[in-house]
Amino acid sequence: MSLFDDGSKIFTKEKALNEDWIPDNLPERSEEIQKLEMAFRPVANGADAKSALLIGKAGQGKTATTNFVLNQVRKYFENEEDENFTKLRVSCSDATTSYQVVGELLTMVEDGTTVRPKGRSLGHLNKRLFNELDDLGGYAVIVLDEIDHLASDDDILYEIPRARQQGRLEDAHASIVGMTNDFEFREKLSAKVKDSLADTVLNFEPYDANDLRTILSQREEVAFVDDVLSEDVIPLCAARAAQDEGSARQAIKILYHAGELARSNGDTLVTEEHVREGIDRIEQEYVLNGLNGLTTQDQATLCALASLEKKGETPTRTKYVYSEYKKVAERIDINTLTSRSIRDKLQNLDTYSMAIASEKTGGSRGGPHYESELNVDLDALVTAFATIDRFQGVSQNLPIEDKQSTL
DNA sequence: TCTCCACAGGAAATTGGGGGTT
DNA sequence: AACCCCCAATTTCCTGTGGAGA
Repeated sequence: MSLFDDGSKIFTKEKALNEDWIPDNLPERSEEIQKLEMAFRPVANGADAKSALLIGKAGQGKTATTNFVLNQVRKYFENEEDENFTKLRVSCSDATTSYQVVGELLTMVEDGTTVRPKGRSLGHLNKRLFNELDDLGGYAVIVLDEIDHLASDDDILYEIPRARQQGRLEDAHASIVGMTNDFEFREKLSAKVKDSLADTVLNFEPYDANDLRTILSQREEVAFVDDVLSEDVIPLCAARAAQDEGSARQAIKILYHAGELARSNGDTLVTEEHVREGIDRIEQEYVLNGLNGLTTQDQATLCALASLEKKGETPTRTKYVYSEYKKVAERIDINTLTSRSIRDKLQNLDTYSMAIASEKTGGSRGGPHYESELNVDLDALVTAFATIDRFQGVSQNLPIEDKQSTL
């Protein structure tokens, strides 16, 4: 038995459980696929494709739908000898301004020498980008993931779809497919962008448990050995994910982890027990990833909240979080920010789902205020904090005691 | 009822850093 | 070297809100 052949009888084609796997069909999203195809229909007549905006929470098939449709467009162009088809994908969580997005596009499109140009005006970069696209010719689709991160700086969302009309592109066509999980995103756009981008708007409703079961069964057929999943495994994965966010990605991940556990235990059947264990692992992993994605100041705020939670004082008002935060900041030796900043940090933690901030009104002095609490398991969080040097010693000894500074 | 507290959150300015072109 | 551009995080300043308490 070699390293890679463990003799397990669980998986046949494991990669069908990876995030980037594109199934042959998307049974629960045929409506959305049709709509998106409509947006690309003008391409066949040499006209601009309509730009599209895909709205839905994580794991609702936005990426899968896009890939699926774009693959078809690509195939179409493969039969049209003289036309190029280019797909450029940028994640706006990495490139959070128009300038950076254009820079990112340039690094993809110009010969490997350019790396995120800086020091030039946005206009200059736009010109370079349009020149490159013209050289490529044919059709360019620019896929912008997490497009809501651009929000206030949405210049390119206007420039690109209009480039052809404005004569900035002559030999090429270009359109945008934007994706966001922010349902209010459309309202945040400037008026001129709103109508050009909102040609086609697709709303992805969360999958329910039935949808998820269908999706999981589809993956099971490809990825697992026949009859290796005990009967309740798929329903359990589906139910769990449906109850949470209705995310197919999460459901598949749970299933995958369960399978891996069965394999590493040398079991021949994947059981409900494996699923439950898989869920725990994913939660721990989720907390750790979430924590690593935060800035140190965000982490300190979260740590303050954890301390209060340990004392059983949550949910709690922002001002108490702030005074706890000040203790944390002092312990780990970082700048102490103003309370205004901590208000923003708490909002951040809420949008990252690490904490929950709920609006309250009334209280001792009236007026609106927030009460915050953790949205992740305290023990998992403490474990995760232990991996960050700076928080060693602080997070292990929650709650933070008041300093006895009588030297 | 009226006032005022204590908070929320928008806007603008600041700080400090990264990096171009000529 | 001199001069330019971009950016994220934070602070400063400010306006708005609604019940508590007089």
